[in-house]
Parts: sequence; structure tokens; C-alpha cells
Amino acid sequence: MRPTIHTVAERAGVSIATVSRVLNGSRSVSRTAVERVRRAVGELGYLPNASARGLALSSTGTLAVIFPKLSGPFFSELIRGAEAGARESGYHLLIYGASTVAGGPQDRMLELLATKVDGLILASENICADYVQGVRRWGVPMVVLGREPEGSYVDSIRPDNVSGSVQAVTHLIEHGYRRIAMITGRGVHGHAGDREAGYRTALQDHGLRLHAELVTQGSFDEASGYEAMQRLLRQRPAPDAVFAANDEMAIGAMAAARERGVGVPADVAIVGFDDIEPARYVQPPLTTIHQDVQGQGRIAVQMLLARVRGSDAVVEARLISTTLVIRESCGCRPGLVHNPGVG
Amino acid sequence: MRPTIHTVAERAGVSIATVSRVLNGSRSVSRTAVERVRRAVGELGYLPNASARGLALSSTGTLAVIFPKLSGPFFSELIRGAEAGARESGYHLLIYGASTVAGGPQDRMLELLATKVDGLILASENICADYVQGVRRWGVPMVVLGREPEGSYVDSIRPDNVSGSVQAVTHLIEHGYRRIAMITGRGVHGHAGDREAGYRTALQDHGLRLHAELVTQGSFDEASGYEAMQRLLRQRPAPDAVFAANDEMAIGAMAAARERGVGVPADVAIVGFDDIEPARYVQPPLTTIHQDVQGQGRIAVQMLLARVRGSDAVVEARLISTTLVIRESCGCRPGLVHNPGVG
DNA sequence: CTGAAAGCGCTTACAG
DNA sequence: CTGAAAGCGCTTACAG
Repeated sequence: MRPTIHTVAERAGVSIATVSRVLNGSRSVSRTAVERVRRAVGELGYLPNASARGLALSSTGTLAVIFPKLSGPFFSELIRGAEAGARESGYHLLIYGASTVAGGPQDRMLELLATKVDGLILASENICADYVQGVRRWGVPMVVLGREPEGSYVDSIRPDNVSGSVQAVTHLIEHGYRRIAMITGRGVHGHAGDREAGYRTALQDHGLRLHAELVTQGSFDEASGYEAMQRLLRQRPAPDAVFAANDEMAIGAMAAARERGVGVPADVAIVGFDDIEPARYVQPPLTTIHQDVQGQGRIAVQMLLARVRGSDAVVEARLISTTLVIRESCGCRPGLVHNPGVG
Repeated sequence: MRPTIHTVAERAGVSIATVSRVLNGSRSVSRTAVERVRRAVGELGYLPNASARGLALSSTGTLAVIFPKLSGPFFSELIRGAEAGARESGYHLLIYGASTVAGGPQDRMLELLATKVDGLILASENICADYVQGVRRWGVPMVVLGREPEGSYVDSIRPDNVSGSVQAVTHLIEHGYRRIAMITGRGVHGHAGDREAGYRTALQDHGLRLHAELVTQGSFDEASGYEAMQRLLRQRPAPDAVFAANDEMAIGAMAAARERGVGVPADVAIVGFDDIEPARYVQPPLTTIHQDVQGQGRIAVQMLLARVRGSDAVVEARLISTTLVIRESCGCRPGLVHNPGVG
């Protein structure tokens, strides 16, 4: 049997109250008591039971992040950042991959999740508003990550999609491109609208007219970028540059160009968004907008912990600034700019 | 205040014992009691307190996976597989990124982790034997993933590194290459030795002599593969093919070749191991050995749950078979083989 | 089928 | 500084 606080107390010759006090660093304990308890703990290899502790304190010491079940490297980074942030603050982290399907036993586990944590990070888009309401009613603090929350009653954090897109498109404009196309994402994502808005803003700011036929929709995956690019390449005159709402689509677009014998960036420049890992491996390396995903995970944890600790500050929608990572797909020459690759 | 089992009992007009019974699906409850409790639960939005439940049942309903803090896509996949596996079995999953540094408050959290879970998946190499011993003493079942466990007293799972390497090198041999070099990994990894063994075996099986000067060591990262390739390209006669112990090093090797104007696969073929995401994006796409990482995560969970449920079967070291993914860096022509890319 | 009661292992006023 | 005791919210023999 595992030792309990009683085992320790007995061995140390004190009461369980005293054991609890030295374990929790209460000030008022005699030196000798501390010493004897410490020794007993060491000898027994005692570890306090987390459930009992949680019950007594009504706090679990753990947070959770809910992310989309089928999700790429983005969420891995996010989870990693959240994990690091949680641990630095002495919290454990539970993860939950939410499937798109509503109903069924999986939802039951999601509900139970709320019971096992002190706070929740919601990074999944396919979570229904009902669940969010439920969590709120249950009194578990939460922060929404990566999308705009429905109401304005919950903290959130996401990249500054608008200004990131402005950076991307402005860079293309400064290269001298004038027929700049965009492969947009689908609306659900939350990011989609803002990235398109940034594209429009940048064009407008430079007095460029928007060619409606050069704006085509994808769905944030590689295949849709490939197809979108096929459509764009059929336009006459063809675009001289393409801004894709994310890297997956940009990479798909590059494949379509290659297949048609259209040179990148010689015939058409391409810029993406997100700076996923493959971006630096494709040929030519992809110029894109970097967002600090791990950082967002960490910050989300901090925002969440503030609420867990009782903060009643006004609801915050934090925007994380992005940076332009210049590689070669935009037409910049290799070696002239920083390329975080090998060598 | 959150409703408790008492709130529900009162509202339903029954005792808490009855509430507990209907919630846990005990057979012997009257229809009317079930009905009234269900209604009360629904109206109150009652959720059972996980800590109290854990305390009463002495089981937490959660597992944990411990992975290296600074780790790439491999562990993301692993975590994802484990998460899916855990959830399918009704368990929650805690994650913990273990830093290399021993000692300090972080270790304290690792210890406490054992107290919050019913079982542990150890996927980190930088966990000291002491910790493993401690977990065992504490009575928490565990399975080690990706490396050979120290003793033979704990279940483990990893890819079949030997036969995977044999597949890789055999493919090169069948291409007609005869001076096949290898970039090995560093021993710590556990995989390193077996992958080199597979290389030797394949050569030997085909009556090829091993050229000691063609075996050079890297450290499983891109930069070391780059440097190793520089060394190999200085050999005379130069190797006509290179087997790298993982994809990162293979990609580094490709960069080194490109920089020297050495064509891949025209002048030297390259094959990697792992099939990480960038493998299909590099130019030429990398031929490599695929291992089902998510699958390993799932299986690890299953093995673990068997122990959690009390299995005392003999300790198992499971080997997961690998598959050769033919792309272009080996010299196979594009389009002739399946390339899981776009289009 | 149902309830009163003990017990799971902690924390923390409350007295001393 | 210290201990006896109540309480956290469940589960489950034990009687009925």
C-alpha cells in the first residue's frame, strides 16, 4: 500500500495536521517537527494524494487545452507552448482533441473535463456555443485561442491577421508586382476574413485596384491551394504574385505552378502565412508571415491563470504581432536575407 | 455554488446513494428513481466532482505521457496518437515535457504527476533511472516508448529499426549503388545502434563489403547531417548513395550536396528514416522509412491500460513494423511511384 | 430496491 | 507550535 499522511505522521511521531503543515510550508512549525516529518517523508517515499488534495482545496492544479482532433503542426506548437507555460507556473496540462462530430460519448468526456481542471484553453473551432456556455455556467475560467469568440465575455488571443497580411502584400507591392492575387480561406476559420481584409487594405493603401477575378477561395489545405492556383493561372493577364491565406495553400499553389511550368518566383511570386515547418524546405523556400505559436500558448496560459487566481479585470482580446520572414518565393535573392535553415 | 450529489439527491427526493447508483449505471434501481435523478441532474447541470470520485475509487481516469521538452514533429504525432487512444478508452491524457536538467522544482512536478494518473507513458530519453524506479515503487504502471528500457521489467514499444534500415539500404542496393555510406546517430537515442546494425546487415546480405570510411556519425539533427555529408563528399572515391539514420540528417545532407553542386540523386542518392513531414517537401522529395507514430501512441495506451486493469502478463517489448516510402531522392523517377503529395 | 453510515486522504479553522 | 475534529464530495458494503 502507498503511504498516506497517516503513515508519515505515525512515523514522525506527530499529528497529520503537523505533517500537512510542514508539507505546505506553513510558517508555524517547530524545527524538530519539520525535521522529523522530512525524514519520514523521505524514508517512506511519500507523495500526497492528488485527489484528496484536490477535494480538500477544491482546486485541481491542472489546466486543459482543447484542440481540433485532426490538426497540423500549428496545434502541436500551441500545445507545447501551453505545456511549458503551465509547468512554469506549477500547473499540469491536460489535452483534449475534439472531434467535429457533436453528440455521443465523446461529448461526455468533454463535459467531465471541466471537472478535472481549474481552467480551459479553447483552441478548437468545432466546439459548439452550448459547450462554452456550459463551461461558463460551471464556473471554469477559459480563454479562446485563434478565433474571435462569439460574445465579448471571454478572454481571447490570436495573431494580428490583418496587419500580418498587410505586411505580406506590402512586401509584394514593394517588389513591383501589380497584379497580386489572393487565395483566401474559408470563413469558419475566423482568420480568413481578417487576412483578406489585410490584403484589401494593403492594395488600397498603395493605390492599387482590386481585381475581383484574382481573389479565389480555398479551404486552408494544400489541395485547395493547388486547385485555386490552377484557376488563377488561367486568368489573362495572369497574376504576377499570389498571397495565400496560409502556408499549406501556398505550398499547394507552388506545386500547381511547377506542374504547369510556371516559374516561382520568376513568373509568379508566392507568399504564405503562418510559417509552418515545411515552409523553409519547399523549393524555392517560402516567404511567409511568422506568428509565434508557442508564445501564444504560453500567453494563453498566463491569461487563464490570472482568471483562475480570481482576476476580474475587463475581458481582453489580445492580438499577437506577426513578422515577415523573407525567403525566396517572393523574388528576394537567396543569401541576401536571413534564412533560418542549415549552414 | 456548483451542485453536488446532495443537491441532486434533495431535488430528486432520494438519497445520495441512489443518485450515485443511477449515475454509475448500477442495475438495481427503480425506473422512477432513475427518472427523477436524471431529471434533477439535467435541471441542475450536475457534473460529479472528479477529485471526490478519484479519492473514493482510488483511480484518476487519466494517463500521462512524458516527452522530451525540445522535440520535433515526432512527439507531436505521438502525443496525438496517445490522446486519441486514451479518449477512445474513456481516459484523459496529461502531458509533460521533461527538460534535460535533473534536479530542481521541475522534478517535483514530475513526481507529483505520478499521483495524478493511473498510468504513465515514458517517451523521453532524459529521464533518469531513479525516476523510473520511483514510479515502479509507487505502483504506477508504465510503458516506455521509443527506446530500449534499462531492465526487462517494463513494457516497451518502438519501431523495428533493424528491419527498417535493412529495407532502406536494400532499396539502394537494388538501385545498383555499391558505395553506400551511412550517417549514423548518436548512441543515446537507442535507435542509433539498431539502425546501423540494419545497414551492416543489408550490405552483408548482399555480399557487399563495408567501407569503414563511409560510416560517419551525426547527432540526429539537420546541422550534423550537413556536416557529415561534407565529410563524405570529400572521400575518394565518393559514395554513390547515403543512408541517414533519420530524415533531419538526410535533409541536412541534401543541403550540403546542393551547396557543392552535387546532384541528388544523379550524383548521390539519399535515403532517410522516419518520414517526417518535410520529407515530401524537400527537393527532390526524400525516400525514407515510414513508421506509424500515431499508431505507436495508440498501442502504447492500450498496453498501458491492460496493466492498469491489472494484467500480469509477461513483460512485452513490442516492435512496430516500418514501410519503405519511395519518392525521388533514391533515384526512382517521379510519377512512377506513389507520392502522397498534392494533386 | 433503498438509505444511513463509514471511509477514501487531504486541509484548516478551532482550541489549547 | 500542535492536535482533535470537521469537512471536501464521492462510493459502497451493510442492513433492511
